[in-house]
Amino acid sequence: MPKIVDHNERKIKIAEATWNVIVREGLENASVRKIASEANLSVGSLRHYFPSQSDLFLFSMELVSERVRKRIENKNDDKPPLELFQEALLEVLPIDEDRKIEMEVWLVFSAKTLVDRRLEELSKNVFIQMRTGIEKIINSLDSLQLLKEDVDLHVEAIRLHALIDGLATHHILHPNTLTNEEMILTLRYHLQSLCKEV
Amino acid sequence: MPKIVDHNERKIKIAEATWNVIVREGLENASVRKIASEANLSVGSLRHYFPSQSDLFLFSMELVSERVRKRIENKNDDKPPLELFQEALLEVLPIDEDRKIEMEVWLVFSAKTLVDRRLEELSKNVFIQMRTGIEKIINSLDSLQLLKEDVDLHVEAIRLHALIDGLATHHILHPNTLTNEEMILTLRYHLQSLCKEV
DNA sequence: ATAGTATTAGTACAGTTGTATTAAAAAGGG
DNA sequence: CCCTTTTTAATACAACTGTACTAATACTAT
Repeated sequence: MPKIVDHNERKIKIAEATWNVIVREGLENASVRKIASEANLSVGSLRHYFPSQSDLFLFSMELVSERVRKRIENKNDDKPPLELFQEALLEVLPIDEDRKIEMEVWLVFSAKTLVDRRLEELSKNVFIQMRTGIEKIINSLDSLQLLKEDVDLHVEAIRLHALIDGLATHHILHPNTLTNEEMILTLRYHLQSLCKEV
Repeated sequence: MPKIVDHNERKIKIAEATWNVIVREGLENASVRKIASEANLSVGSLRHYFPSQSDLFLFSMELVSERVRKRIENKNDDKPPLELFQEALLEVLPIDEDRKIEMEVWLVFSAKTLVDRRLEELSKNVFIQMRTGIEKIINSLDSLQLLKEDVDLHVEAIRLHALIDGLATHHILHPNTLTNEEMILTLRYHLQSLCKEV
């Protein structure tokens, strides 16, 4: 009967336009009008897919976490575990332009998290998922007896988690001072330092 | 002749009002009117001290770095070096309510850094100062022959720097999931892991 | 006291904001 | 073709934004 548009596909397109505006002009200038214009839509049309700006922002932030999650899931090769873990963790770092954009958007929304309950909820869930994943990696390394003897598994998970986000944030905010190479090198160095000598 | 007001003192008062508004309602709602009201001033009066909102934000962000810097400078006791370094680094973490507020404000402004040249400049300078300080600590530990043999001084500085900011950010964003105690414990654990066994 | 200036306050303005409302356009099924 | 419903577009509105301007106020030094 009527014109049919794939809602989810369209919403993703709008969310990507939101990313663009945020990266170019910042969250405080990401008005509904600018986003609609960036997506080549009218404001009324955009609001047909996102009833409110809050919905749009929530979906746009959520899209970042989905992209990252899918990327990690596609990494299930049959490589040696240490190498596989290393690659999975590297997926979370902003190692190329696409990932830098996503991380930058995530960073900006994370700040808003402090005064936005809906974004806070999402942020918390993703944080716990990430922590759980890192704990699994640490525990797996331990089960494989690859870790040094005197490590504290719980603290090591916290440390690795903080290190990854710290490196990512530093590279996003100061790409010239903390280069891509240093970021990757430091993560590898850290993982090596956890493991027994070869 | 005229009424005299200590400009710098007044500006600090206004900046602290800015912090309050940012923590309570977020940077996007930190309008000149709200900040003036929070500081019990009229908008016209506020603008007598800060000609533009940009000036106000820059000063307010700068005030955070000054507070942290002064705190570290006051730490020059005559304790054993490892302990002294540990305490200096703990000063950067949001270990109490005042420091949490400052770090939260810093975090929010850091995100704005990505689209604001003046804030970016400040952020870059503070980042480099922090990195330099951490390098000095690592190098001192090495000179005192406290470090393990196989450490890479450059990478260790990057790693410690990222770990500290990562821990701080995680505690600010997820205080219930990364507790104050875990944050401090993890930093101590890390420093121990760099040093020779006793 | 009074003159003069730093400081405050009030008002105004043009622009932007999110959202609501309403109607036109488009397209698939009969 | 035409009906039905999705999708688009346009307009309107009240609230808020940063900033400019003007005048009143408060206080100090002579």
